[in-house]
Amino acid sequence: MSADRRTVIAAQLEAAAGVCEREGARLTELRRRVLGLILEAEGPVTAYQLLDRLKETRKRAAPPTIYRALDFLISRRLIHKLERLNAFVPCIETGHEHAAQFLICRQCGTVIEIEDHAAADALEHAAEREGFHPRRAIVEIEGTCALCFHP
Amino acid sequence: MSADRRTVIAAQLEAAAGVCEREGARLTELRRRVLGLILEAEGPVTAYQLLDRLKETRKRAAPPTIYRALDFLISRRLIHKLERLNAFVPCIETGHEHAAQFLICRQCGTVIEIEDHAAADALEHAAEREGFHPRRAIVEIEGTCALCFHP
DNA sequence: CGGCATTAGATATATTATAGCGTAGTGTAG
DNA sequence: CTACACTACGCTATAATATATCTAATGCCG
Repeated sequence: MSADRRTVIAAQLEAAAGVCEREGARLTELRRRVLGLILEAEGPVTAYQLLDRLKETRKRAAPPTIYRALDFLISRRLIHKLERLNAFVPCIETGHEHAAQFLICRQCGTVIEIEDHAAADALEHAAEREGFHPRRAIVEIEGTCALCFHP
Repeated sequence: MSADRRTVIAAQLEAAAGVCEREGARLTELRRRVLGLILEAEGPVTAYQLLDRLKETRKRAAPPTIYRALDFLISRRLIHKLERLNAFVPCIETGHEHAAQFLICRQCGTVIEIEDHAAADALEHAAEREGFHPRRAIVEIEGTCALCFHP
C-alpha cells in the first residue's frame, strides 16, 4: 500500500473516532481495527474475509467478534452492507445519515457509491403514496461500469 | 385457504404456464409446484421454508431442488428475491420485465411491491451520469406500513 | 430409435450469521 | 473507594443460507 493511501486511511480513522466521540459511542481498538481493514480493502469485503485478516493480529477472533464489530460500524454509519453481495464497504460520507445508492459492476466487481437526491426523493414519494413510512432505502444497481463497457 | 384464493392462484399458475410456453421454457411439475407454494404463502417465504413444504409431497427434495427451481422462476421473472430478507415473493407483473420496488414493513413483515417509473428513471439517470450501464435495480425500502403506523 | 440437452436426484460441503453464557473492563452514584 | 449497572469481548456451539459435483432420468428432435 502506498504511503499516501495509508495517510488517507489514518485520516478516515481519525474522522471516525471524532464521530464516535461526539455521539458518545466507543470506537474500541477492535472496532477501529475492523474499520481499518474495510478501509484498506480495494472493494467490498465479506465478514469471513475480514475475520481471516483480523486473525492475523488477533488470533482469538471468531465470527461473533466480526459481526458485532460490523453491527456497531453500521449503526454509527461508518460502513454499509451490500445486501446483494453480503459484503461491506466504507461509507463515503462518514458518520452522517445519507441516501446511499450503489452501482455494482458485474464484470469487475467494482462498487461505486453515489448519493442522488432526486432518486431518493422519488423513492420516498413513491413509498408515501402507498401510505408507507420509509426509514431506509436499499438501492443496489447491477450493471456494467464505464471501464468494463465495450459496446 | 378460501375457494376464491385457490381460483386466483390457479389462474396465476396458468398465466405462468402461458408465459413459459411462449418463451420456450419448461414449467415442469416441480417448478410449477414451487411457484404454487410461493403464491400460496401470505408473504415472503425463504428457500428452506419452501423446501419443508415441498417435502410434504416430494420426500426426496433437497436444497438444490429448491434453489434450482427458484433460479428458474427468477430467470423467467415469475418471482423476485428480496435480498434483505433472503426470501421470495411472486411478481405482481408476471413474466414481464418491470421495475420492481419493495416496501418492507419492519413491524408486521408485510411486503408491498410497487412499480414507480419516476423513481426507476431517476435511478437509471443517476447511474448513467457515472458512466454506468444499469441492468437491474434492487430497491428495498424498509419502514412502517400504513396499517402499523401509529404516530 | 438414438443422440443430445435439460432436468432432477443424491451427497457433500461451503458460506453466512446468530444464540447463549461467562468474564472483564468502564463509568458512576452513593 | 466500592458496589452496581452496563458494555464489550471471549468462547463454543449451532442455525440458516447456498453451492459443487456427479449420476440418473426425462424430454426433444432428427
